[in-house]
Amino acid sequence: MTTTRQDLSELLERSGVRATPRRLEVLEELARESDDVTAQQLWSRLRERDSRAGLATVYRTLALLSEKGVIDVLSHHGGEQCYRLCGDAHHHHLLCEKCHRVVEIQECGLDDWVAAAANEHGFVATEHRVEIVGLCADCR
Amino acid sequence: MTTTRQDLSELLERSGVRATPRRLEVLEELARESDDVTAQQLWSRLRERDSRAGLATVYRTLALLSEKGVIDVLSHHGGEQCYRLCGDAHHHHLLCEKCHRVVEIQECGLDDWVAAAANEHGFVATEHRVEIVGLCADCR
DNA sequence: ATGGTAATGAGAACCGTTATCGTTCTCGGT
DNA sequence: ACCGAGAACGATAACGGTTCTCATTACCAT
Ligand SMILES: [Mn+2]
Ligand SMILES: [Mn+2]
Ligand SMILES: [Zn+2]
Ligand SMILES: [Zn+2]
Repeated sequence: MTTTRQDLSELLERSGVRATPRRLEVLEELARESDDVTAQQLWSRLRERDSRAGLATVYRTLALLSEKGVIDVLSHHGGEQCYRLCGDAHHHHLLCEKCHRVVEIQECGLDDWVAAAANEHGFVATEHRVEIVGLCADCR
Repeated sequence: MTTTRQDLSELLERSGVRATPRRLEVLEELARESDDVTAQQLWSRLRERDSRAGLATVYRTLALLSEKGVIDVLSHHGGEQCYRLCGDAHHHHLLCEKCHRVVEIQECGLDDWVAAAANEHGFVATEHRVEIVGLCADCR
C-alpha cells in the first residue's frame, strides 16, 4: 500500500469532504486494512496508535465517507456493518466464509442481465448489489 | 393467496417444524403479506387480529423458519431485517426503492458468471446474493 | 483579536434483537 | 382420562451496535 497521507488528503477534497486530522486518521487506517473492518475495530486500532479519536467521530466519518462514495459498506456480518476503501469503479465482492477475506471483482458484466430481469417485471433498475460467498484459495 | 391453514400446517411439518398455533398465526400472516415485513410489523398486525402472541415468540418463530429455509430474510432496510414467504427454488429479488414492493426473480441464470468470477480469484463459490433496486411499474 | 461555523469527545439515549425465567401447553405412555 | 417430561410461550430485562446531545475545541475569514 503506497498510499501516502497526501494522496488521502486529496482524495477527501476531491470527494467534497474537508480533510481534517481525524478524518485523515480514519482514512489512513482504512487504507492500511486489507479486508473490511467494523467501526469499533477501526476505533480500537486507532486507539492502539495513540489517537484520541472518539467513537462517535469514527461513526460520523465512516457515514460521511460512504455517503460521498469514498468507501464501501458491506453487511455480511449479522447486523454489524463493515467498511472498506475500494476502487472507484462499480464492482462487487467475493467473501471468504472462513477467513473473511474480501476481494474485489472488477468488471461487473451484469448490466444486461440486470436490465432484462428488471424489465421482465416492469421495473427500471437503478442499482444492484451482488455478493459471492465462498472459500478463498487459502481456505479450501 | 389461496393458501389455507391446512397447507401452511403441512408446510411446517414438511420442514421439520412442529405446527403450533402460534407458529401458524405467524406463517399465516406472512402468507397474507405481499411484500416483506419486519418482525415488529408482523407482531403489531397479529395484535390487531387479537392474537396474544408475544414479540419474543415472533422473533423466535421467524428465526426458526428462516433457519429451516421456509422464509427468506432481506436486509435492505438499515439494520432492520425483513422476512418473506417465498417460493422454494433459488431466486433473487427486485426491490422498488419508492414503495418497497418486492418481486421474485425466478430463474437465476448467474451460476456460470458466479463460478467464473470466483474462479478468477481462486475462490470456490458456495452461495451468492443478488438484489436489484429500482422503480416498479407503478412508481416510475 | 473576534465572531461564526464546523468538527470533536464523552457519555446518554435509542432501538432492534436476544436472553432469562416462570408459566402454560403438548403429547406419548399409562 | 391422567400424568409427567419436554417444548413452547409471554413478559420483561439485558445486550450491542449505532445515533444523539451538548459542552468544548479547532478552524477560518474578517
Ligand atoms: Mn469494494
Ligand atoms: Mn424470495
Ligand atoms: Zn479464506
Ligand atoms: Zn414501487
